[in-house]
Amino acid sequence: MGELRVRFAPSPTGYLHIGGARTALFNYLFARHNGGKFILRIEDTDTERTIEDSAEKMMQSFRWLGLDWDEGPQVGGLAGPYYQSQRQEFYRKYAKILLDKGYAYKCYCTPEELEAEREKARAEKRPPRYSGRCRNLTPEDVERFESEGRKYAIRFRTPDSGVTVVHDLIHGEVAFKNEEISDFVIMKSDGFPTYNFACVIDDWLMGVTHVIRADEHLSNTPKQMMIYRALSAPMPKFAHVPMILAPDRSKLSKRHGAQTVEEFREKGYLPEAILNYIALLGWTPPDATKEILSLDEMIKEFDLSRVSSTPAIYDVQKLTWLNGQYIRQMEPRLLVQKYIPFAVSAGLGSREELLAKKDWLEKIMLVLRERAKTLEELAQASIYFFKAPTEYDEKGVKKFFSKPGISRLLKKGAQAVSAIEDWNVASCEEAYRKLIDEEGIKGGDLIHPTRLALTGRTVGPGLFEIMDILGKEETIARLNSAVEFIEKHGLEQAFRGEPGTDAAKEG
RNA sequence: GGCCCCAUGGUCAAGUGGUUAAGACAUCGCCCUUUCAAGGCGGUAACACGGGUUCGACUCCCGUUGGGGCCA
Repeated sequence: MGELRVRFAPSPTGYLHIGGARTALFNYLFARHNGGKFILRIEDTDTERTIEDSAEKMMQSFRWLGLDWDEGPQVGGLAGPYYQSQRQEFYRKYAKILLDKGYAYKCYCTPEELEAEREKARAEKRPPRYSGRCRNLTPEDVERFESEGRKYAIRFRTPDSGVTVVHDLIHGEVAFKNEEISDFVIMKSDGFPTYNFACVIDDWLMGVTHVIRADEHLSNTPKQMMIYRALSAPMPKFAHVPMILAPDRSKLSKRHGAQTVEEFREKGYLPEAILNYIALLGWTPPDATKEILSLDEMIKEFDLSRVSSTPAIYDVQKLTWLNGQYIRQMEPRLLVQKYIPFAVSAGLGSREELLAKKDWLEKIMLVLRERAKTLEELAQASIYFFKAPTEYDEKGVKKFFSKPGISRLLKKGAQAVSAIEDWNVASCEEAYRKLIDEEGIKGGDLIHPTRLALTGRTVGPGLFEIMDILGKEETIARLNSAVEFIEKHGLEQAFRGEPGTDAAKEG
């Protein structure tokens, strides 16, 4: 007794959603902060919507995020089973008790009849609710329906008057008039429980003390409270957290692009960045200006009283920025490990080959982590360290490879570095500065064309760091290839006649 | 349609009757600089609207509008 227990109970209908992940995170943080237990339960009662492997995929995402559960699938626990599909006996048992005690009754209405009733209500502009026609069936009625072979659903008999007040930890007191809640189904005619019923039975039997879930369930709560009361089960505390919306303020759905944890993972986002970001969607730490928080810090600071009641729109840009922050802070050793799978996908080698170059990769991480926001970007940005450029940036060629005398200058550059004995950042810079000085040109006049020659790009890390990582032999080879390229395409001549260029003025 | 929730810049968000209405992302400008980033400095930008309550409302109450959810 007294142990605090919370749960996250997803329906296995797809991947773990960013909204679901956040609800799970809040449950997790609440449990860890208070020394309670975090339970994972799979709500796979609706077999039509259940997608195979979905539960496993979700659990994979949880593990990847670093959210471990104390009880649930894969880890077990005394309150199992943790799949609703394996808990049918409980639902039947308690449905029968409610039936026997008169809190519930059998309803023989067919779906067609109910639909007709609803239509009629709609036409008369009345709220489409159940009329209660099976509420007081006589034994004769029952017998007749049974003999007709009708199946029955089980409905909960809701009070006709009074008010049910939800004491919500985030919203405060929310009152619902009982008369507005019609007799709802707890067991469908196919023998399966409805969400509201299964949820209560499970939470009760699993000893859940705090139900922390998304706002969309607030309206369901009075019904659930009625069931708790009928069963004389202890009432848990409720906390309804605001929903996460898509940028157009609508409910998050497939057409809104990346939004599952799995997708973010594939794009090179780090679990710590995702966790950090989603925590900030609806929760503010006591020091509102400190936005970068580790999971441990979040656990330490988490408090439901600082969870907002306003729905939030998630903003990939900020997540991306945060991800960049984490990448920059990460130890090169660790970053190499995270980077390797993405490098493999980018075709830079096998895992084994890359692992063998660990030290060299660490140097690359050091110069690239400043400018990458995702691991995927990091892999893309590193390509030219593995392969000499096969083509050069078009604008760069016009700007840097077409000036008269450029091939001579690059040759001089190759010459200058070939004399270096102790190859490192400083010695490369020294050799280049000396050449720049001798030529009486600006630093950029040599540096930019050289970067283009070495990487094929006009942007990237400092030139001398690139040279250092590439090594002497490769640097010279790439410089020579560029010269060849320039001569082969007659770049210096091609632009000579064009008005506006330096060459044209000279001629 | 009924009921419920929500409403501070483009986005996240602090605020709990008296503030020059924080901070972050994004955006713009400047600095730094071999490019790009990163970093530094600075700028633009908000209390949805209308009534109350109060000496005084972003803050409390009511309504309107807008958005979302549940019911089926």
